[in-house]
Order: sequence, then C-alpha cells, then structure tokens
Amino acid sequence: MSRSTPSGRRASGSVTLSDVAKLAGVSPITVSRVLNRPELVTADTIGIVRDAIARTGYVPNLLAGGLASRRSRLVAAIFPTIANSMFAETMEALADRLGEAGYQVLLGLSGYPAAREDDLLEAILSRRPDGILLTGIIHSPGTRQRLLAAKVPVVEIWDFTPTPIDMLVGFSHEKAGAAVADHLHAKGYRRFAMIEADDDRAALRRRGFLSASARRGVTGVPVITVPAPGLLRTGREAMARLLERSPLDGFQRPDAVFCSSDALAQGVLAEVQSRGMDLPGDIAVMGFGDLDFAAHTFPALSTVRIDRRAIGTLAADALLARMDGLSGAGPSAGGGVIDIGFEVIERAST
Amino acid sequence: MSRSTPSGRRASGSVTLSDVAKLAGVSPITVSRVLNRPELVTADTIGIVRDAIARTGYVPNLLAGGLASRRSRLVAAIFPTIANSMFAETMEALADRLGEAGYQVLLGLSGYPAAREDDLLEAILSRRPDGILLTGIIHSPGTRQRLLAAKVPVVEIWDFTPTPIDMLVGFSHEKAGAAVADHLHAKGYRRFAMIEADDDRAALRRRGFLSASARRGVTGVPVITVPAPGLLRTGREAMARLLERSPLDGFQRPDAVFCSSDALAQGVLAEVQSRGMDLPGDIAVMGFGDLDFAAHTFPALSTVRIDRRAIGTLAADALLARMDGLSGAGPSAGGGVIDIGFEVIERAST
DNA sequence: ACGCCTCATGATAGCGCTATCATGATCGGA
DNA sequence: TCCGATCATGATAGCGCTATCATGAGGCGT
Repeated sequence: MSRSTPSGRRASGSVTLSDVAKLAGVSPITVSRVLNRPELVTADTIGIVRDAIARTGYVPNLLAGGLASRRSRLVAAIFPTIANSMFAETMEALADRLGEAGYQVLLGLSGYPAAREDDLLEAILSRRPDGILLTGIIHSPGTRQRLLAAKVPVVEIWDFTPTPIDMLVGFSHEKAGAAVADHLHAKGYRRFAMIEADDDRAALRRRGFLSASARRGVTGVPVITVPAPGLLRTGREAMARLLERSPLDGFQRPDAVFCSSDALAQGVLAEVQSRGMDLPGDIAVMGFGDLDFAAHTFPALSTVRIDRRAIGTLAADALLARMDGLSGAGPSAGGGVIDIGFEVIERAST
Repeated sequence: MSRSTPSGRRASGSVTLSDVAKLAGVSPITVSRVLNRPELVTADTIGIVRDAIARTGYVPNLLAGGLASRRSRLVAAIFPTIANSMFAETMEALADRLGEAGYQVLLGLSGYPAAREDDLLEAILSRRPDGILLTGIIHSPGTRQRLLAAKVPVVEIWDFTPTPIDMLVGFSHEKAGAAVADHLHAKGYRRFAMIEADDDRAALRRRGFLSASARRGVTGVPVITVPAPGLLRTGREAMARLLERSPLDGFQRPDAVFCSSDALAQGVLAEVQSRGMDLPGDIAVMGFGDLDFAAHTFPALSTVRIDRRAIGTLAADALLARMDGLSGAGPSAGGGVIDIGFEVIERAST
C-alpha cells in the first residue's frame, strides 16, 4: 500500500493535514479551519473532521503552520539563570499564562556575564518568536538594534528604565535599596554593611541603599561583593570575612547587614549562628526577594517582597495583548511600563 | 523600489535567503550551504556570502528550514517544576550542552500532579522537536503510545526503570532511601522518622528507606507527607507536627529524621533550633539532593548527593548521539540506560 | 420570482528553506 | 591528449500548512 515516492524528496511517513482531509472527505483548508478557526465551520463538519483526526492520530505541524501564517506561537524568554528560584517562579508564571493562551516558551539562558547575549538572540530570532521576554536591560547597542529591527513585541522585566525597548514590567531597585536603609535606620541600627552579588540589579539596589544611608548619616558602609548568583555558601563566606575584617580596620562591627538576596542572607544567618552570636541582638540581617523560605528560617528573615509570579503573569499579559492584537501595530502598541513595586517585610531578623 | 506584491500573500518585508543570494550574486542554495555546510563551499564564496549576510542583516528562518529539512533543532524538556533548584540545574546543564551543539530548548512544565501531561505533549510534538526529555516516568499509556509513534529520541531522567521508553539517565531512588537508612543505623540511631513530599520519586525513596530500616530492625517509622514540591516551610511545619505528635502516640521521640529533600531538611533544622534542641544530639537530620546550601547550613546537613548537572549533560549527550546520527536508527539507537548513582554525604547534622 | 447578501467550503498559490539530482569546471594519470 | 573522478555550484521541486480570493447554496425582503 505504500505510495511510490513521486520524485526526489522521500515521503515523511507521518500523517499530514491532507491525509485527514481525505479521510474526512473535505478539503485540507477545512481541516485547518476546524483546528484554528472552528467558528467558521458547521458543527457537523467539525464532528466529521475531529473524528478523522482522532482516527489518524494526526499531530499538526507548527513549523509548517508558522511558516505559512507567520505566527510561531512561540515566546522566547531570556534569563541569566533559573537555578535560583528568583527567576524560576517568574518563568513558571509566564509559562503558565502563555500556555493557557496557546503559546509555548523557548528558554534562553544568557549566563550571568551576559556574554552570549548576542548569539543567543540571533538563535532565538531565527525561530521567529511572536514575542520576547528579556530579564534586565539589554546593553549591547547591536542587540538592541536587532531587536528593534525584528519588530517583535518585547517585554523587559525585573528592572526599570524610562526607556525600555518596548514594554516593561519591573520595579525600581534603587528605591528598594533605599527603603531597606530607611527601614534599618528606623529600627535604630546605625552601622550598616552590605553583601551583594555581582549583578546589575544588585548594584542598583546597592546604590539606592548607600545613598539613602548617607542621607540618614550612615557612611563608610562596607560592601562585600560576591559572584552572581548569590548563594547561601557565598553569603556565609562573605559574612565570615566581614566579621573578621571589621576590627582590624578600626571599624566597629556592623549592627545590620543588607544582603542582595535571601539566599545570601540565609548564609549570614548560618554564619552568625555558628559563632554563637545573637540575632538580631548582635547583628541584624535583611534579605531581598522574600523567597518562600524567608518567613520560616530561624529567626525569620526580614526582607523585601517582590511579587515574582506577578512579573511573569503581567509580562505574559502584555505580550498577549500585542500578539493577539494581530500585527505589531495593535491598539496597545507603544511600550507600556508597569511598576509592580515592592514591599519591605519586617520579621525577626531585624 | 518596493516590488509590487505578485499575487495574494503580501511580502513579509523581512530579508530572506534569496535576497542575500541576489546581493552576493550566487544561488540561494549556496547561501544555505554557507550557513549549514560551509565545508562544501570555497573560502572565497563563503566570504562573499558572509559579507552579503552582514550587509542585509539577514536572520535565517528556522521554521522554514526545519520544515524543509525535517529537523527543528529543538529539544523539548518536560519538568514538573523548575522552581526548586533540583531540576533547575539539570535544565541549565541540558540547555548549555544542547546550546553548544546548536539546539535550543523548549520548556514544558507539567505541574506536579502531571495533569496536563497529555495536552502538553501534544503541543510539544506539534513543534516537531528532534528530541524530548522527560522528568520521571510517563504513566498514561496513551502518552507513552504517542511518544513511541512520534519516533523521536526520548530520554527519561531522574528516575530509574528497567523499561524506559527509549533512553534513560537516572538512579535508583529505592537504593538511595535504603542507603540513608543504613547510614543512620550505622551512626547508632534507632528511632527513625521520615518527612516526604508527595511525589513519585520521593515515594520510591521512602519505600527503600522503610524496607532497609525494617531489615535493620527499625520499625514503626512515622511518615509525614507534605505536598510537592517540599519547601523549607512545609518541612518546618511537618517537623513541628512530628515533635508534638510523638509523645501522644506513646512513641518515643525519633532520634533521626530523613527528609525527601534538602529544602524540607532545612525546615527541620529551623524548627529544631527554634525549640532550642540540640542537633544532632537530640535529633539527627538527613536531607536529599545536596543542594548548594547543604554543606553550609548550621549545622551542615548530611544528605545524599545527586550530580544534577551530570544528569542534564548526559541526557543531552544521549540525545545528541541519536539526533546527530541522522535519523532514528542511528548507531547507538535502542535505549541506553545510564545509572549515575548517588553518594551519601555525612556532615554535622547526623 | 429576483437580486443581493451571508455563510460554508474549496482552489490556488505561496511562506522560506533544503534534499536531490544535474551541470560544468578542474585535475591527474596513462 | 583524452577520460573519468572530484569538486563547486545551480535548477528543480517540494516540506505541510494557511492567506486570499472564488464559488455555490441558502435566506430574505419586496
């Protein structure tokens, strides 16, 4: 029964839309409509076609569909890493929301130094995604250019800039850092220190933290920078260094440490406890992110809450609005900027 | 200069391979070869074509390429979640290795009850991935069937079965559970308890743990099950329940608790410390996974080390061997099974 | 009963790329 | 010097689907 291969290319062997059409006794385009725009087809025909689809085990080919329709139903998401739950949850929320809407997510990991940013973007653009999500702000002007040229809806997340490429869902890291300084000051602490991971957003938080500290009269704040992403281990090591260093410098020991992530703060907790020091009596600790564990460490960790899932969900919504609104020039086109804010959470560690 | 649209479909406006060919003064197929099989083209021609590509800003269209070549250069990876670093690292290792080889990763999140497994798979198959990675064992026979029918290389990971769909990279969770029981017994503990997340693999570890315990004469082991994925919070709550329950039951308080993940164990640590109990003097704790923090908690956490990145890398290699070996019937076809094993790590908490 | 509109379905023509086979140029050995 | 082998490049024909326009059947007001 095998049909002879007509010419060059060998037959794929897999069921195609035409096979379904033949079995159902309709034209291929009708099958296509049943799958994509069923409202254009009568209920009877839909039944017949669905039946044929089930019988043949047909699985649509989105490569072909995407090529013909110029819509890939793919959204690319670029994160520096997902190995810390900071971004993982945003990614999950994004994937959930987009999944409901029939889109899938292509994951791009840029790594922290963002070295491969440009190559990665090229690889991604070659899939013709209908939308792109970027974590943080793109720096290479070439990359920015490419993105603009591709005319794809873009959301930048987790950061804030008045001049996004297109759309943005984020919050001000500088303000968050400043709010932490204000909080610590209000609680009566006067000798701050900071442990931060070496990434751009942490640097912004540092900047906000330091200038607000200075405004409150707290200066000479020691800062220890560790490689990104910040981990419990590196936080603990940094804290050990801090505690050992201070007396030698003639500094007094800090009475409050702001960590650029909850993971780092957890390390600080461990180091302080291992030395038998009292927390927050001897030293207060503040994290950032309000990861799920923050409320339940011992002692519970004061931190800054970011609604990480909301970032993903809102970013998905922003993209969907543009993608479903037909081509690029949809109604809500032209860069919405959403500030989701943050919230300082006071717990036992301060 | 705008060419008039020849017939129905409007021109895309974006640069195509033909445009590049025209500018370079060669045929389209030559441009294609420069990009995909440069060894077939002379250096001169490559130079000319590369130049034209740069000048036009051409970005290949992989939808079209994939359709024509029947290779999407896409690998789909299905995980229950990536919001705990257990899988996130495996995913990163996978993406890294595949990225080097020119493949990209489509992320599918099945959620823990694996409810949407079937829908998700359908959506994924419609992209015609060149390979599929599945976390855990597929249960629905329909899904298994579909997968077989698609004739795509498949790797299952993080689990172990003598009858994988195709290839497998994992380890025996039962043996790991048993090894923990042996370790605790060897250290002199005699009253075990277990806190486990409600997922299949944790259940296997429990089974191994309980039967090895019984072999050692430790019976009546209380088990508390919490929703997956296990978190610090749920671990802490479970431990609180355990400590409060034991006396009422007439049980003695356990002297060692095995947690099905490090995150749960961290919660146990917090709960034990918050009660001022001594660890491991009053109670020993054992985790699972050896996440980056395990070695640096206070006290450091005994656990079972799984080389999570190796799982990703080896899975990628397994897929690559099949995918690059042309079609399905490559040399290494027919299901390799790799057991990456595990290692019991003894630290201060036991 | 007629023309006009709406609606369901179909025919046609690509989307942008690559597999396959064909062609002409170059080369070396006898 | 001639012939077949080798190499670089090209012409052709789709991959499987959908946008677009066309068509015919039915509905309805007058």
